[in-house]
Amino acid sequence: METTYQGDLADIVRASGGTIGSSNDSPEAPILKSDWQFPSIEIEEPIDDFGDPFSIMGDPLLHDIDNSLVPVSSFLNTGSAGGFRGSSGGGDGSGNNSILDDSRKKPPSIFSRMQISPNTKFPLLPPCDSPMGAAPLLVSNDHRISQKSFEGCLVENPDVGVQISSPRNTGIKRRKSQAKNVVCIPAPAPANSRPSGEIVPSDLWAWRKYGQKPIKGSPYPRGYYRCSSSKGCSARKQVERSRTDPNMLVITYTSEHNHPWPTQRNALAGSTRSQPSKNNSSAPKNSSSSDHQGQKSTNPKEINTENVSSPSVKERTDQDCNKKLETTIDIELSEGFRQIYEPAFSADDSNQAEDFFSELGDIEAEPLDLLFTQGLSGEEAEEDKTSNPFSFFN
DNA sequence: CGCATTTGACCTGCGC
DNA sequence: GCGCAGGTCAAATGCG
Repeated sequence: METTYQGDLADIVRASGGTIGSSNDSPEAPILKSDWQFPSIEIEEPIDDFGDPFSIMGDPLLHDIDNSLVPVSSFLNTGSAGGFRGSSGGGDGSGNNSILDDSRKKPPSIFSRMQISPNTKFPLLPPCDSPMGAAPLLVSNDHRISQKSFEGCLVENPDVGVQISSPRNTGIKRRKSQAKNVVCIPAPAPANSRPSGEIVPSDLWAWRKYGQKPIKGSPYPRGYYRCSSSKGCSARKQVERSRTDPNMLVITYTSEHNHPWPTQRNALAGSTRSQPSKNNSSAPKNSSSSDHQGQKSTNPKEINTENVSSPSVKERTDQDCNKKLETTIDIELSEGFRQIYEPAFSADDSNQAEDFFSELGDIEAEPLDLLFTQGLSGEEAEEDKTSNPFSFFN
């Protein structure tokens, strides 16, 4: 009855990239350090540096920032550790059909519409030099973020400790008060799925799943992943489907990578492991777990809000909030994903980066290509790819 | 053989 | 202090 999307989650984890936690703390890999932070929609109490992350770059929400995008180089040279910071906040606020509809209207890559919510837990966010901080994401073009929209997201995802709706929640305490970056992205299109229906986007970080738990109130389990690119790397991410919109994935990043961005594809060894296996189709050893987590279904029809658990009060609140999402959170993450996939290369390493992305182009199924060129016409995409490995971010 | 996922058990933070 | 739920561990198992 219930459906789980373990494969999806596992795969999406690779797709979404641990990038967020960001990498490059390694002394040898200086890179992608940025003071840039995600725009704060936080209204309750601006928190120091997190209060107005965009202050250093003006207000992208109020301008056409085509011309105000912070050059990557600026990311590469500025301060804080952690390349991809702060995008957190609750994410799965997309349960709203309007968003889905809108996303259908607007083609670009599925990631182009990734929803990044400001972390309303900014108070809990560490300082700039701590694991999570500024998100190298840029809001671009004509996309606007309405405060209401963000509230919707935020309220909707209590699991990530984002709650600003109630005066009582003056900063929900999360376990260890650990800072988290939460991103909400659309689940990759079926085109990127395996025959089984699993989504197979790739990520440049290697993630190893170390746990999965059913989450109360959500029909979907949450997968726990840690970076396996380097032993001792504390970067972790949690991936779960939005309880209100199964088409959206909520990815929560914690900690950061303590090693350089993997520059060789073989550095990703293991990350490509998620090939269809008997495991995917075999019944769980334990029926009890399946009771909690349900079984994976490849039928998209089952990935439906109808399957969302019965509406608890909380969920109803979520849904109500979703209804407020009349204004689409329309964030273009073109630059954000540039950051995601281009964090470890300093300007001087551009060649390296280019090689790296060239290799990406070879990856079977071209998941990234598919992801990032979806919005381009065939020729455009092709041309872009050949001329500039990063061009598809534009 | 090495690395992955799965999954039950255990740990621990948090709310009451 | 207790119970719940989230988060992690680690053994079992599978795959290449």
